[in-house]
Amino acid sequence: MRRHNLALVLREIAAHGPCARTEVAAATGLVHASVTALAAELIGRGLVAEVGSASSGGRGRPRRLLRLVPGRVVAIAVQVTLERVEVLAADLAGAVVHRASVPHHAPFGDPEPLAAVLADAIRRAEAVVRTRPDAHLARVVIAMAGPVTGPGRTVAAAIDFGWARTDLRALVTAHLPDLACPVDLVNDANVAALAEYHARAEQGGELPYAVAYIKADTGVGGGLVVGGRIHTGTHGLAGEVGHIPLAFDGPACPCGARGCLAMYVGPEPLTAAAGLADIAAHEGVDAALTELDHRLRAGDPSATQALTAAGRAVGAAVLAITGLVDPAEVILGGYLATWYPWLTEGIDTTLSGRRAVAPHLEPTITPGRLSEEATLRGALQTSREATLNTPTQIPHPNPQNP
Amino acid sequence: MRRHNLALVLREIAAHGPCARTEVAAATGLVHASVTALAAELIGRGLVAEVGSASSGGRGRPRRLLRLVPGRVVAIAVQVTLERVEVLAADLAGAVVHRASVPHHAPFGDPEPLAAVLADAIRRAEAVVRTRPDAHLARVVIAMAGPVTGPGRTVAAAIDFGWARTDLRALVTAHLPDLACPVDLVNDANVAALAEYHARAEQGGELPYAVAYIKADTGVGGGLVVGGRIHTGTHGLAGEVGHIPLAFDGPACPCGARGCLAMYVGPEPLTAAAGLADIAAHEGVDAALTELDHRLRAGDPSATQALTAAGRAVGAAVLAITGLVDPAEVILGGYLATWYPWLTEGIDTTLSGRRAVAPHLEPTITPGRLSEEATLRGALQTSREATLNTPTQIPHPNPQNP
DNA sequence: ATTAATATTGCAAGAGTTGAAAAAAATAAT
DNA sequence: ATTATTTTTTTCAACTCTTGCAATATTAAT
Repeated sequence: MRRHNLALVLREIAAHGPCARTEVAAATGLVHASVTALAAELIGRGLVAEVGSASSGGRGRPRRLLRLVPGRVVAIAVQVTLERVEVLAADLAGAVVHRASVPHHAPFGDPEPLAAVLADAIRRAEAVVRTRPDAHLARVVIAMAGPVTGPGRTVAAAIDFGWARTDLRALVTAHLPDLACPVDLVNDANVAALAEYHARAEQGGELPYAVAYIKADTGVGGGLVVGGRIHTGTHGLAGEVGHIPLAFDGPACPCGARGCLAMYVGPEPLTAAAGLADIAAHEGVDAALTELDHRLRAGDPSATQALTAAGRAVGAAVLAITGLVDPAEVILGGYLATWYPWLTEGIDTTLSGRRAVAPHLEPTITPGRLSEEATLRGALQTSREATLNTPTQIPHPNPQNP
Repeated sequence: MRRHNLALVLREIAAHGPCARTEVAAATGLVHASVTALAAELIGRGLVAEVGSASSGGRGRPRRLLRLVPGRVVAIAVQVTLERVEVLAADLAGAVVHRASVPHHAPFGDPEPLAAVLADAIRRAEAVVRTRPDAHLARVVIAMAGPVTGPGRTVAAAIDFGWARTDLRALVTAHLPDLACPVDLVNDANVAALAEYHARAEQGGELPYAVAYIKADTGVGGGLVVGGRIHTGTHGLAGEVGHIPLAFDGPACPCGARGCLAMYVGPEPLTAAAGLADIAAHEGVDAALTELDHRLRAGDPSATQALTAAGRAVGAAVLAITGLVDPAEVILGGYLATWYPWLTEGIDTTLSGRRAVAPHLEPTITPGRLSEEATLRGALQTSREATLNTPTQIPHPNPQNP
């Protein structure tokens, strides 16, 4: 149908920067005439604009380049951590419209105060977006630690916040009766995986069919991207690699099982293994992680040994991921990316046996490129994909000429 | 396009038995007129036929039911095991056209003799199909143990046969220059997973978004079905659950890693744990498995304890699968299905902790329903899906009226 | 200035879907 | 027995969207 082809052209323009109609036609398989008609509609909707001409080297009429109109479609991403609410509003090209970081002191077990903080942060971001002429707020995406389940994926079960089955979207939208756009709830590590996946695209080269992502910061999480889409699983648990068992007779984990990955690479076990349990107990686990960073860079043996042991656990997790999902790449995030040089020895130890038997079947393991931004960028990416696939949902900019 | 809607109507007729045009229109969202036109084309191609009328209770014109023409489109499935080649040819409704079981004595390391046996078996099945008037052979699907990789997924790496990177499809088709249909190579456990997935559909109820399958017989394998499709992974390794590590300091596995699931539930470790290592060494592992079955049914303590221990390993594998893939259901196959009653205690032991913390997030664990037939049926299912999605590739039955 | 090359647009034709109306086939009511 | 009613199927014209060709626009080279 027309909507399908409209989305096809829009995605092509969004993906391959400013490009001419001829290039779009070649890439999409559509005929020139169709691209002209579809591009005209996209221009009419204010999504796409011509941006000067550029000769293609030889003689002939120069191609008139099409690109997304900056600031036309904006999404708001909100990341909830234990201490702060991070907000990033950006357009489809990723240009930042608004950025904020709001500290919060949400009580354990009661989601309502945090919902109020979130609603307030969203309202401020929306106000900034509204000051821009012709800007259309397409979506609000809230990224949280913990599985997102339930019908419509609106329910968060966040152990760190003491919630069980909380319909966070309903709580937040109750504060925002005038908000016209959809509000999505997503898992933070899942969308971070998506962001890292797309960060590959900007480095050129083919996008792999499947990638896995493992991150550790305040907790251990991850995500699976298969065919460009997040695999959420039946209950939103997919990619929760923190609780895959590496030693089924290992130490008991709060999740109820034994020997989970989180018991080997999580912040508490890791700092304890490096001999920093005292600091963690008295000054908090963040302070212990900072100290661990110092000691690693100073070459402290117990610190590097702790990271090598963690690397062995990561290697075992990679083996489990390989057997089940078989991704082309496993991307490490959080402090697993920061401390990647100290992890490689342990990872290689675990994987060496398998690599010797089947060297070409193992995924490449790389540290992530996006660090702190991964989650917010990934949340924006989910909105971006929804928008590019449904361009007809963007209203015409000038109401007198629909 | 037309092809898309044609496939839509055909899939609907195939899925929901004999049904009237009105029902197809309601189920697909198409208009009555379109269904009439599309059904006419399918009837013209000989894929669909009217099968009498049936009053719908009240007054009014009775609906004329449409159904697939039996025997019109046939696929050949071939399963390769260490001792035999099993062949099953059936139409789109699953009606068996031909069945054969050919013993072989393929030498270790040389795929060519087995390729000759396969080609011969395929040629015989094709001859049977050709005797049927109007029957069209759509596809040959060869199911093998071991990962299927390479461009076009034609390369088998079967440890049991001593092959590494063998383009089995090329070897087989070289013997069959006159074969007009495509030949696919698939992993046996992957397609068995697909078959078990579709066996759920016939029992009524919604098909789940994701299911995982674990089977053990001569080896330990599995498959993942996500959104109705087999997830093969980047190298065809996905679902190779036999080599996910359950204890990263456990016993060394031939795959190069340590503590793999296969080291706990594979036939050799399992019979050894039951005290049957002598029988396995002298009479073969199959004899040991038969003896284990007798002892289980007789209530032998060391046998039941071995199964309980294997159940604990299966439970750990389920935890890994839950964290990574989060299926709605984990289906057990091979002797894991046969001996399911003896496994439950061990499975429940491993999962009890997690179930106590998050009871609604765990997959249901069930024994498979298809036993021996799963792989052949699943191979046919892959062909069936390809055919239903591309009905225009079936030629018209009467050449004088195209 | 003319020619060649390349990019975009306009237009008629064609394929396909849609919605309404008509036809077909059975049952219920008169 | 005939008529009305209901349900399913088919026919038909209108409409949408893509396609392929021809025309136009724009620049470099001759």
